[in-house]
Amino acid sequence: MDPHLLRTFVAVVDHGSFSVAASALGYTQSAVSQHIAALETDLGTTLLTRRPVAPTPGGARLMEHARPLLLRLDAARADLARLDQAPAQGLSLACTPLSRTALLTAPLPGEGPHLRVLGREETLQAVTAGEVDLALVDGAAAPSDPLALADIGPLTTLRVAEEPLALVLPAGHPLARRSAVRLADLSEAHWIDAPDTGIPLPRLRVAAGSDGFRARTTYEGTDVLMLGALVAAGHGLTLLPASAARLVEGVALTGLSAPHLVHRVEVVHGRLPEGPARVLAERLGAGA
Amino acid sequence: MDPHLLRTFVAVVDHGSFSVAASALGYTQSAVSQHIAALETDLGTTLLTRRPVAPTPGGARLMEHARPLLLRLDAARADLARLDQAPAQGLSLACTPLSRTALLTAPLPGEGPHLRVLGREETLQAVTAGEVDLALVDGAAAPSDPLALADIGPLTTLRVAEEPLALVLPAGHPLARRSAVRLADLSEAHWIDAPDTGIPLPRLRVAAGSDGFRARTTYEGTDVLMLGALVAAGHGLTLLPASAARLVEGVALTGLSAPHLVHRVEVVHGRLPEGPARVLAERLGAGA
DNA sequence: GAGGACGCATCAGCATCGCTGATGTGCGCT
DNA sequence: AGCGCACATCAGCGATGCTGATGCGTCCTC
Repeated sequence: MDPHLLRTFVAVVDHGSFSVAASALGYTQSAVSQHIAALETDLGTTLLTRRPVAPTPGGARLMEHARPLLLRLDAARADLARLDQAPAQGLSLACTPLSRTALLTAPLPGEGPHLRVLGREETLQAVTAGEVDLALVDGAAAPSDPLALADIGPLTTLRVAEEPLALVLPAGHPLARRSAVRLADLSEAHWIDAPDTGIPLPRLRVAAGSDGFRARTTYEGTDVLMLGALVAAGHGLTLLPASAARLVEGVALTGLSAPHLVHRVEVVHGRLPEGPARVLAERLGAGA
Repeated sequence: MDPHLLRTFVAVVDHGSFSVAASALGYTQSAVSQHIAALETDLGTTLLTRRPVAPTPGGARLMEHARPLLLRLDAARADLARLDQAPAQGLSLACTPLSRTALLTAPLPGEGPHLRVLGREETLQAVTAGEVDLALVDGAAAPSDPLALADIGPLTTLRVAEEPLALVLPAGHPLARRSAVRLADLSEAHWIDAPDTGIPLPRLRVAAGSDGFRARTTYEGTDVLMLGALVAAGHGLTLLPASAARLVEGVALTGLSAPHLVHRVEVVHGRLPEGPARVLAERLGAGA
């Protein structure tokens, strides 16, 4: 399981093609084919169906391991690389769109803090690679349970805030009259897949223990109001933290009765340098 | 950062010698030397001091990444390997010594459950590799915070139980008269390093934000009463969950005032097959 | 239904890599 | 000061992994 082979495998799955993965990686198609063949004989399973190129069940399983593994490798590299460099001045942080509210409650210490809003994966990668001192990440979890974040490095997480989740429906939707809905009953509904703004659909599958929650519409972006507008226009349902959901116009809101899920924000950091970053981390964690 | 190079690096650090690491890995000393040289030029830092062979600061940092990375690689291998095999019948679980109590509260479902008591690392590895369905892991954490477990794979953790931590002192120790002690005041005390039975000392360093907590005595084993006997005999201090500490004879117990730490047990599992394993996981998690 | 085109598999050849065994070198111990 | 141990270096050889060319099966087109 050479990382090069894993990288090629991931590229092939992402691109859905040996040859375009090859050109993306700067290899020849022949090399990519040999990489995949090497992986398959090494692991003793076929990983991909050809024509169309798609992961087999075993390949899908490998994908779950491969990406975090590669992320972690890169993180280790980056961590070592910035050992020699002088520690950056000031405070830099990254956060996912829905963790924004938590940030408002704590004043930012230090001068000229630098803030980036990113998707979940990128946020974690940024803090692991040391590009930012702190990160705020949000997600759905059982009350007082930690978020299940991709494990890509030695990170510390601290609970910052929790609030109820709201199911966002188009105004006039039949379910809007109910005060609470069971998640499992919604597995066959039309969902909007907004992995970086709402709750990722795979997370719902795990929570409901169901195989449904297939996306009808996908939304790539970090704007909550845009996501709300998609719901209002009838493109599908989504889950949002109650405080954010209340800002959306033209939709109805409902609670979730089972399983009991809340929206949770956590602050994530690696080794914290003394200074504003540590101050902010303690302030955010203490407010919880 | 070829995994082979990382593996030899870890072996060299573990053995404190190029040549014995070489024979342990089945390489020649020359190959090991070249591996380390390759890693060092690749990362642009010296990783080891020679004579004596010990990790430099950079090397120590790399060690923090390397071991989880290799564990995760092995876990991915094992996960893929057991995809083809028939799912094992029955229920098998692993637990750390101090998580035993949590197990007593829930009857084991199914027939002929198989139980193993292991250290923390081995327990996690067992569940990641799919050798056992469930694992119970204990540790110290802030109240209602999750344990900071080594991240070696896609695992789900659920809180099972929390109880106070007790500082275990030899009877007649001057601190025994105090009702509570600050952890930071104990950084220079004599501690027993019992990573698999008590709380690992590195964990205390993190909790107290101190560089102390150096081991005077080390204890390798999983017997709590033996650890207690070492304390009673004056070999050093240790922290135990209150319920276990009360069973030790010839010692005095005291609370910890700051930071507020509790002993916590979590159930850890990967993909749960339907059946007794899932039943038990739900039973354990629900009792929390 | 036949022809063509596209895309993955296979093959031969060659450069490079990574191992071994031998030798060099520097530190520490006596 | 000298010896010896342990890591570094070197030459050489086998194995690895890449490229470019070719083969082959599938799907699309007419």
